[in-house]
Amino acid sequence: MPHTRPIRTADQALVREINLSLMMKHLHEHAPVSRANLAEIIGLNKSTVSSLVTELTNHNFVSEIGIDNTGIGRPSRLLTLNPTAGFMVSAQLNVDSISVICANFAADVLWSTREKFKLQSDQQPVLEHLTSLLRQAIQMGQTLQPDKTRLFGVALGLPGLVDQSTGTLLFAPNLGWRDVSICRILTDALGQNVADLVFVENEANMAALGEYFFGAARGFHQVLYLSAIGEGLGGAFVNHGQLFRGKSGFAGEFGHMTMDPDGELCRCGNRGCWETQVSQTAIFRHVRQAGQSSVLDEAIQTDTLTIPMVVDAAAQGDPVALHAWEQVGHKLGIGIAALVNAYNPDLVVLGGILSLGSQFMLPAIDAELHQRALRWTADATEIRIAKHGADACEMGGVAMVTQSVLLHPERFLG
Amino acid sequence: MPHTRPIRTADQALVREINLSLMMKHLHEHAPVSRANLAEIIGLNKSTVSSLVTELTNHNFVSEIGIDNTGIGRPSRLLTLNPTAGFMVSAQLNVDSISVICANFAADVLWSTREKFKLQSDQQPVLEHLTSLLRQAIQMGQTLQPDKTRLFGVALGLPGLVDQSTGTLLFAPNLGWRDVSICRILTDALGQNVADLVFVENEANMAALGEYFFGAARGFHQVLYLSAIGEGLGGAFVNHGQLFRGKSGFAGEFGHMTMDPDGELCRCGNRGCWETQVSQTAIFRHVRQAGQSSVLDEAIQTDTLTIPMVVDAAAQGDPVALHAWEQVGHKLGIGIAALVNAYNPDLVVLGGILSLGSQFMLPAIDAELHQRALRWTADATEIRIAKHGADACEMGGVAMVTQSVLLHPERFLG
DNA sequence: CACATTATTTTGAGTTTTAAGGAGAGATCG
DNA sequence: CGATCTCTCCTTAAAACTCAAAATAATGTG
Repeated sequence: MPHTRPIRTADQALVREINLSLMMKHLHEHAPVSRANLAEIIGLNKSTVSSLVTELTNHNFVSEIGIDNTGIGRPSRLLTLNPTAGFMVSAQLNVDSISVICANFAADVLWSTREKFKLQSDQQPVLEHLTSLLRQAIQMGQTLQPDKTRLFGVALGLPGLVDQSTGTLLFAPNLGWRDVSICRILTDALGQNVADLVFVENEANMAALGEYFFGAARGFHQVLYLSAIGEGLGGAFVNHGQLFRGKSGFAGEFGHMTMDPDGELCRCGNRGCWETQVSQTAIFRHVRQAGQSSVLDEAIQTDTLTIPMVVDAAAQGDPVALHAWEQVGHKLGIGIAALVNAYNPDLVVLGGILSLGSQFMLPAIDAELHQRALRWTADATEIRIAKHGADACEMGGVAMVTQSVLLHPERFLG
Repeated sequence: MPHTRPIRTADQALVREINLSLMMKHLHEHAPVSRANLAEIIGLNKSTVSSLVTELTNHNFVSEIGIDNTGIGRPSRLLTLNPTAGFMVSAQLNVDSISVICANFAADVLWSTREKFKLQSDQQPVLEHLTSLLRQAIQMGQTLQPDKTRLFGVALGLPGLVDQSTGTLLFAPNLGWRDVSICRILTDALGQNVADLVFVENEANMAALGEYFFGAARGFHQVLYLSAIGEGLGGAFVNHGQLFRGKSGFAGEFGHMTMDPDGELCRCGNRGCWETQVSQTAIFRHVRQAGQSSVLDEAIQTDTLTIPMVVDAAAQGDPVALHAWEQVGHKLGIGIAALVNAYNPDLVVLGGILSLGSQFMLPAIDAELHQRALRWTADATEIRIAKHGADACEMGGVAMVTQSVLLHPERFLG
């Protein structure tokens, strides 16, 4: 009865894999660095480091970029991860656009595109457009980098619930899509050889990992990420560099916490969900209901209000805009306090719309956090603004693929 | 510059440790089982299994308990973890009592005691009483088990915030204690040789691990645990057998989520905290405010109301009691929905008072959960009643120590 | 130009898993 | 009742890996 065996037993191959991964992680973090230095930092024997470096160099993962002959003794040869070791493709599917980037192993963007489309009732053309762009991006990666390069992965961020066990997009309210076997569709379109390289993830999860890897959350280990996009509110938690996914990958759906049983009606049918209080819609509602003259009056009349306009108005001292941000800041702070008590993070990152108005919300957020969260959890928590804006999701995809290579370089040594 | 090296590099010793741990885990789970069977289940070579079994047997961890000669071929010799391989001491410090148990490696309770004390302003006598009982329990373990036994660990559950990085009880509201260096106190009292064997943890965390290991949550992998004790509400999350602790160990403090900005005043100074809605106090409040005749009237008058009385009354169909439980069930369900969206668990375990009245609350909980949580997360979530009652915390301590031995048997092979 | 110093490579030893073969112990069958 | 079968467990040799120490390389210093 030969059945799949999920248990990984330990043997010499595992030892090698772990140490290779340690080397990659430290090269990623400390490059440029010498072999001797690596040995000291990691704690491996110098001969072991030499052996591992040889293997990584042979496979083009690592290259010598110079010689450090400051000081006495034999000069050390400085090593770094080779940016052209491979490349990755990362995409985001939005309500009205597809953006795709191609990045090298140093996370430099080699190529990017953003194409608008009209949301049709039919998914087929959108998916074909997406896969066509992905193919194009892979092509670009292979063209722009030298011969020995390889595809490290393809990441896709989606505005909905992604079931990680089946690779299915279960529900994307803004797209109106349900039960799309997105992983299978991608591997069918891109070839079975990329099957193990496909990462499909909720966009908030992607963005959170991006902030951890390349952004505001570098060096933090329990990161709560919050991002308001349009009507919705997304979230994620990154624990020691690992996305916290829960049973199926749906964790981090904070938008429908009931904050007020008598609150506004939410599109989910309940009252007082958090996202009715802290989304773009909530900002606009506060501005409209101000009943006070404001520089935004004309935009309100013509229904052309945008978040950047409310940010600018607040920056100019417009009381209506300032009040709107402050109100949302309070509601945001109340929810953050609950989540901080629940997760005990060392960092809360505000992304999306929340990062735009953050300067006007932070005092209120901070006040509510310290009033409502336990003193010790609140004191252990820093609040920062996301570094990535509109490209947060794509950068998160790059982070996810990069992380997979750093964790499992052996998969690319064949 | 020799400094501590937090990175664990991989070598043959690690291989051995991992495989030893695999053996222990599977012996714990599948015993009694033969060597050949273990080899098949785990995926290790038969000779490797034999070698590991020899080592474990030599150190008294494993013993042969019989021969299975059903079927053809050479009969297999059945192995099991030796219950007398070692013992552990687990304690809970309560508001008015200390309970201490001593258990063997099979989690059988060898000895237990529960002593009441009057809470004094001075901690000193309480701590001395505690350490004295712990010493006594260790003594009992050594007396009751044969020569080759050893102390596997000492666990202590506390009703407050425990900072895991320093081993300090930062704040225990019901005890009125602050900043007690409990880990240092225990090792000072019990000897430096137990320093690595001491586990101090919040009581909800302990209890959650107990349910995962020995109780209602066996076999689940993302377990949300909720427990109401007195005025308070405690919680914890167990992810793949690992307690989710957050930055300092404070994660799981769900009691002060703001559920209603106009709600009851909480002892924390804010309004509408979840624990004002779902604790023992909330039940009593609903009973008192019923304004309807009830079998509980006399107890209400004499101020002798207890939770078991409200449970009994509900079981007899008393409408006031039933209504109280239902109201609390609804509030509980609203909060659980928020947490289920946040954590995407596969199981929610209700402990403490919540387990007592659960049968009267479950319909309401279920209704709110399915109304407010995302369909897919709600569908992925089961709700169960805790198996352990008053001894949940102690059993959790046993679980924590047992888990440490299963994960790191090599620490006891010296 | 010899020597000190530091970096890297080479060599051999020590572990550990694995694969293959053999011994042990009872059931089955002629 | 003995031969054979079948499965368990142990023994032995091979392969893989890290580690320690020695050898080699490359530079600065006196």
